[in-house]
Amino acid sequence: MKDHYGCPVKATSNVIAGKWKVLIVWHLSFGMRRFAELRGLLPGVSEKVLAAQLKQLEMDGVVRRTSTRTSPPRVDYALTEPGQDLIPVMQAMCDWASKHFGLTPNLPRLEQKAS
Amino acid sequence: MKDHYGCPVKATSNVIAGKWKVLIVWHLSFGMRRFAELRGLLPGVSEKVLAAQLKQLEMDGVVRRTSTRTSPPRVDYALTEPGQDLIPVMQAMCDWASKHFGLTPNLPRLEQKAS
DNA sequence: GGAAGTACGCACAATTTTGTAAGTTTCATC
DNA sequence: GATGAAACTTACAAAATTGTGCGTACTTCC
Repeated sequence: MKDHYGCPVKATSNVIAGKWKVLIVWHLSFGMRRFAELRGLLPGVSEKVLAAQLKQLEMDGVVRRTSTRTSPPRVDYALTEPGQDLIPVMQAMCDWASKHFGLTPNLPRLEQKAS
Repeated sequence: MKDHYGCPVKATSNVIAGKWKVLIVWHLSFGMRRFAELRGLLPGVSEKVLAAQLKQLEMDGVVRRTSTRTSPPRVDYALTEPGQDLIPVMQAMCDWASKHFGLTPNLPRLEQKAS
């Protein structure tokens, strides 16, 4: 794990620090997604960076990777238990932004749970 | 503001993304601090980076800078209203880290409010 | 047999962030 | 008049992050 200076807040923020990580976790909070689906949901990610961020999230125990060795290979990403526990954190961040910036999600609501 | 891709969670995470920002906000949640005090509380920050992060937090409306033109000049930093509203967000992050990593703050608790 | 799709990996470039070491300004004291 | 403290700036360097363009393995479809 990286430097958190003994601060749990910093430790958590390290896990979701990264240009695409909160967006990935956000999208996965609605259910499992394939690699190509995530790429489609995130306008502008390169495949390399997406793969890297997913691997880091997996290392940090937030997402689970499941690969199926079929005709065209298929890999699914889903939130783990700890990953789902990040939803309240994101909810708090969401509330703050909507109060302070008036930003309302144009993506599906956070209220729903992953299937 | 930076790219938040229309996602309020990302918008909030942008505000506190930065090597020292959550630590700064954390420390300020206990009351106003002078520049030199913050530098002392954050082991390893350079003055340049500390000044830069404080300026960005000020731009984002999270901290307020008050300078007093006295013999040696004195500058105080404190959380604004939006800054105080970040405390529940940090609390959620704190809870997540303590559940997932078993990390308990060695810094003063979050429960207290800024004076 | 060739094209195509999926989920990457790799070398390298560009960008962003952070760090280091020195000024600078404004008084106030010695 | 030199010295010193506080809170920065500025020029430059190093490090970390992100992006670009290709290569690859496997298998099905044409």
